Formats: sequence, C-alpha cells, structure tokens
Amino acid sequence: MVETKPGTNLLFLRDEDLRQGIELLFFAYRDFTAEGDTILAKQKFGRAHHRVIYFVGQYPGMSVSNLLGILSITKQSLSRVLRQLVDEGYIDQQPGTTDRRQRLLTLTAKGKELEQLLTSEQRARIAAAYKNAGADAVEGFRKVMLGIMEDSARRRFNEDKT
Amino acid sequence: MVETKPGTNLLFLRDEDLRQGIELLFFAYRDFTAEGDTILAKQKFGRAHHRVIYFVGQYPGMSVSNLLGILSITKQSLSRVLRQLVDEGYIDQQPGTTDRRQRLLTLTAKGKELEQLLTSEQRARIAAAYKNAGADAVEGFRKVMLGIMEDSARRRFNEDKT
DNA sequence: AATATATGTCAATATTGCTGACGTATATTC
DNA sequence: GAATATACGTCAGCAATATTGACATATATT
Repeated sequence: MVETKPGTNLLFLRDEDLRQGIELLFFAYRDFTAEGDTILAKQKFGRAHHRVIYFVGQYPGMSVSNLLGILSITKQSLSRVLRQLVDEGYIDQQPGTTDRRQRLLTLTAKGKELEQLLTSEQRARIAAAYKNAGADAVEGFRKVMLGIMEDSARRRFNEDKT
Repeated sequence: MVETKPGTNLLFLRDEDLRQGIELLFFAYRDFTAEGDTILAKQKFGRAHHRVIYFVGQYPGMSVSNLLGILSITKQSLSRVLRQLVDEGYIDQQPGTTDRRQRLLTLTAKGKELEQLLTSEQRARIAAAYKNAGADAVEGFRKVMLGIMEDSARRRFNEDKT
C-alpha cells in the first residue's frame, strides 16, 4: 500500500473519477491515432506498419525478438508486416555481429522519411498538449501513465532517462 | 498560442520528451486494454463489444448515432456487434419518445453484469495509478489527456463536471 | 408531397491478430 | 562432434474488426 500525500482526501478516487480516467484514455488514444491512420491508408499500410516503423526508427539495430516483445504480438503477425516493409525498401535487415542468427533492423532513407511523416503530427499534438498544460502537469501525466502500464514496460522509461 | 507558466523553460518540449510522450500513450493503452481483451475472448466477444457495453452502461438511453459518433466507426461495423449484443440479451433497444426513428440503448441486467466484470479491472488499474501518483499528478494527467484529444471530445469532459 | 434523417442490412474487401506446424541457420551444451 | 536450444521465417487456416457501396424502411421535417 502506498502512502498518499498528507492532506490528500482521496476524493479523486471516486467511482466517477475512475470512469473519467477510462474515458480519458479512450478518447485521447482514439484521437492520437486517428490522423496517422489516415496517412497510412494512403500508403497502403496500416497501424501495425506504423508501430514497426516507429520503434525501428527509435531503436535502430533492434532485433526481431526485441520488437516482438515491445509490440506484444506473435512472430507470425509481425512477419507479414515486416516482410512488406523490407520488400518495399523501408527497412533493412542485417545479421547480428555477435549472434548471426539475429536480423537487426534499421530504417532505410525511405523508411526514415515515412517515419517523419507519420510521427510529425503526433509530436505536434503532444507538444501542444504539453505546452498548454505546463511542466508540472506533464510531470503528473508521466507519473500516472507509468502507473497504468505494466512493470515490464515501466522499466523501459526508468532506464533511458537522459 | 497559449502562454505557459512564468519561469517555465520549456525543457519538457525537447524532441526526446515528445518521443517519450508517444511511447507513454502506446504502452499505457496497450497494457490498459490487454486484460480486458483476455476476459472478452472467453465470452466470445471482442474489444468492440466492450466499448459498446461500456458506453451504453455509462449513458443509458443513448441513441445509435450518438454511439457511432463516440466510437468513430461506421454504422455497418457497429451493426454487427450491436446485433449480437441485442440478440444475446445484453442490450435493450427502445424507440425514442420524441423521435421514434431512434433506437435508444440500455443495458439489461445481464449486460450490467458483464459491464462490471469488464471494467472492474480497468478501474482498479486506474485507481492504483492515481493513488500512487497523488492528487496533483492526477490533475496534470487530466490536463494533458484533454489537450491530446480533439476539441469535440474535450467538450464531453467539460460538460459533465459534477 | 418531397426530402431528409435514423437505423438496419447485404455483399465484398482489407488489416491485424491468433494457433499450429514445419524449416533453416547458428549457438550452446553435453 | 552430436544433441539440443534459440532466432527467425513461412505456410495455412481462422476470427475479429474495420472499411465502402448500395439499398431498404420508418419516421420527421419542410
């Protein structure tokens, strides 16, 4: 059991607040992904492609199994999407140096271009929301979001503090 | 352009922070929906059913077009899911009193039971995260989430302040 | 009476996920 | 060196969810 700040009466834990929390997540995520989906549709790709492009872009040289863990999908599901992206020249695969069974993934120039196109709108949306809310609110947002996700995912954010 | 708090240096708007924001949304939403999906799978229903059950539960007597707007899907997509839920006795449809073209939706007892089962885990997850983060953080979380969503969705939350 | 709106439905298609089974290349272990 | 494990890929089949387009019915509105 975690202690709350002194003077806090936990009024924010009413059933109504929890319901609101559920809806905040639903609507924010819905609107956050909507525009990207529209762009993707024009490229004949879907949201799954977006996610792959995004994570390979952020973590160049990541292994397939690593990516599978992040996406929480099966390798068969990833395979189809990855195959398309490799075949169409968005992603490069290279054998790992220490373990040559691995296929390390990186974005090609074409892939980077698409990644930029896709995330620019999302970055702008986040930036606007952050700016509007202010630094303290952003810190609160982070805390709550970290609390919502699983421990395993939370670790990622504690590690890469710059 | 919105003014930020005085003394704020906008360091939280670095590219790295925006990237982190994208990931926070991705992982929090992924984990937030994961367990519900597992329960649903056992009931032969999917996430779409969950969303319908949830919103009809929260806003009893809501019209089909209203629900369509919230879910941002086509009526054909909703139709299949809704048909199943009505046929299997989770949802009741009644003609609107003022406009009899409408089919107003409400949960049956069976529907309410499923709704409870489905959202209880999500409520618990939100509650734990809120408690851990504290009241101030929750307020920041709300601000940022509202900023991320579209104006149209934001209105919903400004209206029903209790 | 003409038109618009709320809802439902049929058909065809795409994306994304799943399970199960099997194959290849490379590492690790006995 | 042989057996086993791991990383990855792929084929086949299935299910859920979403789409567009077309058309129908009942009721409201003009």
